[in-house]
Amino acid sequence: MAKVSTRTYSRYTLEALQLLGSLIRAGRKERGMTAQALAERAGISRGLLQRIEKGDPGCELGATLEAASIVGVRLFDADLDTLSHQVRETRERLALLPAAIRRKPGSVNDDF
Amino acid sequence: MAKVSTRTYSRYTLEALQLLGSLIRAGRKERGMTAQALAERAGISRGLLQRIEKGDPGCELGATLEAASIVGVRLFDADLDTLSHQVRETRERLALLPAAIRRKPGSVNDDF
DNA sequence: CACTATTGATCCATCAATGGATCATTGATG
DNA sequence: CATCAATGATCCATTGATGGATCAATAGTG
Repeated sequence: MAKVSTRTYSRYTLEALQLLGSLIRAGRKERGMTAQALAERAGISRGLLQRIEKGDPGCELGATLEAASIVGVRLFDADLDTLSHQVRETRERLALLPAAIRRKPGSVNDDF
Repeated sequence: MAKVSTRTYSRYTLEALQLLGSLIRAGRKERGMTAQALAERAGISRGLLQRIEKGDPGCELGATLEAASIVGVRLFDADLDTLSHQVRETRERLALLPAAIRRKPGSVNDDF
């Protein structure tokens, strides 16, 4: 039987994937674009676009965001300028944080 | 010389990638998590996490979202319930759209 | 109602991403 | 200031994703 996918995803991740895919599909149709047309503009194959719109977790991040942006789906509800601004802000926030995280000696390995 | 990456990405996509990666890194550090620790919890390798935090477009969508959700970075500024709700709404919106898009006979192939 | 574009679903060869290891460097802490 | 964990950067084998083709079913359109 089909091997269970090697990786597991949280419910949140799966829902986000679903939403992103559905939004892309909706955006595409609202713009009267054919799957083939969007795939070409995004520089990917129609098959890959199918999987993206279906919410397949295994697709490339870049390809997915590219398709999304073409049909007007924004990751952070932000336009390009806002995005750039937030990138800068986050960088500044990062500069204030320690470059290396030191595990507290007392705290046992808290995995799982 | 290094072959130019096979795929091209819009400026918007690249910025979004940068922001997502930076947010993950910031979230991780603010929570005092080691790169190794986050990688393990996300079920990925440290190397992959490095590329994700760097904004590499070639990473898996699922792996990236998983890491993001662990450190509290939300794709659509929405919690799980809101996400599910939006999935349903988008599905309903999709139901109202034509199942197949018909290219208008007059409009020549408007690619490129 | 017929015609044909669009979509959905596979299959496979190829290419690229991932995991895991290693090494050098940085930086947090005592 | 010394120590050692954490990070950054490679390298390579393996695994898995992508592209491209094909076929069937669906659904616009005249």
